[in-house]
Amino acid sequence: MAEGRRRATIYDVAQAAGVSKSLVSLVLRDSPSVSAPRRAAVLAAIKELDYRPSQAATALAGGTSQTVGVVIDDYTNTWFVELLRGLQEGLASAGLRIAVSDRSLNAHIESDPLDGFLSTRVEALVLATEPTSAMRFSSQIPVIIAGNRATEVPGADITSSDDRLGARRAIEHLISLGHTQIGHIAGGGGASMQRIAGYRDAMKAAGLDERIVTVSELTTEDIGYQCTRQLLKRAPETTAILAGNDSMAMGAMGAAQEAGLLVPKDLSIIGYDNSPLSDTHLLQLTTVDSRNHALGLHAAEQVLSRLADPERTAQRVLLEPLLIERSTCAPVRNA
Amino acid sequence: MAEGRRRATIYDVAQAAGVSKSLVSLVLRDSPSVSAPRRAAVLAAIKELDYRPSQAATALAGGTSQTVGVVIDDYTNTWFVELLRGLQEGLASAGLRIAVSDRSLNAHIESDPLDGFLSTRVEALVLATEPTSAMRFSSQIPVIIAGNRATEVPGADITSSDDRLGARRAIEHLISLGHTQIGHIAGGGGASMQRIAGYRDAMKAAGLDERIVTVSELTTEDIGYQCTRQLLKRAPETTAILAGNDSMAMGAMGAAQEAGLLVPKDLSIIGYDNSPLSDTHLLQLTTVDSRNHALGLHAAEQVLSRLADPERTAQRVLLEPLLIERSTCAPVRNA
DNA sequence: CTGAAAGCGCTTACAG
DNA sequence: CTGAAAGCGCTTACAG
Repeated sequence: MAEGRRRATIYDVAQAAGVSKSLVSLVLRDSPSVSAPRRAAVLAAIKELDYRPSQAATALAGGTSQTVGVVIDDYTNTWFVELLRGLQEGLASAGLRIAVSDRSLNAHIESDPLDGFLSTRVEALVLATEPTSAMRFSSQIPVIIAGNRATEVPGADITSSDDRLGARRAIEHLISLGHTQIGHIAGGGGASMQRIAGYRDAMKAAGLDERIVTVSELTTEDIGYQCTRQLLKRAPETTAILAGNDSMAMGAMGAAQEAGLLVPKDLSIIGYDNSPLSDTHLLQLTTVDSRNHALGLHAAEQVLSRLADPERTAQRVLLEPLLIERSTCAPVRNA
Repeated sequence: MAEGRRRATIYDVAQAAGVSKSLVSLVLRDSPSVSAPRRAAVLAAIKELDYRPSQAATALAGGTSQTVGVVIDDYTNTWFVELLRGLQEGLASAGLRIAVSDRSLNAHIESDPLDGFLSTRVEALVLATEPTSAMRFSSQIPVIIAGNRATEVPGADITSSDDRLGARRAIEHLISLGHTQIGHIAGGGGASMQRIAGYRDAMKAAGLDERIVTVSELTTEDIGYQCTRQLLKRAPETTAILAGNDSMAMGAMGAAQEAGLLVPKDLSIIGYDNSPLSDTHLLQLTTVDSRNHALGLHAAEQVLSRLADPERTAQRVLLEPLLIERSTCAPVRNA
């Protein structure tokens, strides 16, 4: 690793191109008031010197970081991937980039997961996780909540999918297949609460008995497995299950397999999220698509409009979820 | 969103605490030459003003970003999660933070995925993905390759698991169970090449016929499914499969299910990575643990030692992988 | 377009 | 410990 010469600065570029430092800055910022030949000379010098503007200097001098901070729960649950993609697509045109921070990874080092972002002076904050008491929100920076959350953040915009409606539709689908013994396995958090409510709406409307099992705030595969074991023990007559998300649905399939139940012949299962997992050949899981890519695009719009008008009142966008039928639901046996 | 007063600076803190600006800086940098009462006064002022040092100013003035850039392939394949955790643990003591960039997400916006990091002036680069020709490595910044890669980066340190040995052990395990008709489904990239080599080593040593199927550079569930279909069509006598990674193994299980083969009774399957997926109740996949957390710790050590001595020669760390026996392997039927 | 100037919010010596 | 000073690498007016 040769100890290189110091990195090129804007001065070096100006000198190499035979122009003023100001002109280089204009080229960098894509100003139209630069003649073609000079612009070419500057670009050539940039390339030759392998010059890259210092982000620190740009941010400090320009007074703007041009980045939006996104907080997610945990890299392991990949529902956020499409959200990020949508966000990034929606923000790119405005020259904004994304920085993502994962709560579980940073749990050890800093109490407030927002500290890093606030030091970076991010332009806005997108929360794709449950807000916690450890998060101290600055009133000076726009906050957009992505997804349904149990905790409110004053003044924040909200973009979420209608989880309540999605769960209701899932149950209505099961009912239309003749199921009456329908259980729901759930975790914690805002989305779970909405999905539970939707389950209740549909069961009540059909005059069916509810059976909801929760053993943890978590919504992992293992928790789904545990909930399902408990449900099948308590109500062996169950013929269909709505899981709080796709990971839990996978756990439910594991429990069914262990109990010798065939899916969907003996037990119908519906997941939630339309995650990459649900679309595997092994699972072919019927699920509810919460349209996370669209959710990301809407969140991006909210960031931009809020930046353009910091005074505007808080918005709320609610997307309609879609039932994705695959192979884990079947008509009830002796309906 | 009340238009706040401007953010507090070090001047405001100094004034509020009744000390000099330099003293505040000393407190921020945890200097021992600050008396307890003054330190307390400064900390109180920081808290009261909700002051957070500007990262841009700190980086620019200090000449160091204190961050290490990590490039991963794709958020969807979660093998990198434990790598990140190890890296972060190993780097935290030195006050270094991590910034991660995902290639697939950034593929659209910039040609060189390293551009952002170089603008940030990261202290070092950790590559948890295959290096591409689009990446222009600066000789001024340490590069650590995590995992086996097909492309070399001159002067870079390498920390990887011994994929060749891991694959060999997996095959030896199958052979010890009496299998002789053993296929391998593989993707592309450095790790895949090593795993293929290990498969060959073991098959050759046992005098068995090789059957390797590759249909894509990718190593997704769907590709694993396709490879397996092809393998079973070409060699229906196959009783065991080593998959290039856990996702592909899941695809293999999907293909087996579709073909009416029971795992492990009719078909034994071994994955690779010991990913969260492999440890689900539904899969209980026998796999090879490449010890990604330890890999992250070693990569962190390499970053630190390289930073301490930029002139030291390139290192190579090779970790020994572990076979994790779960439930997808069984003795061959009529051995 | 140029050129000189001020400033962004810090760090880093350095004389007292 | 303080206080004044220079500097990090840019952006932003502004007079020419």
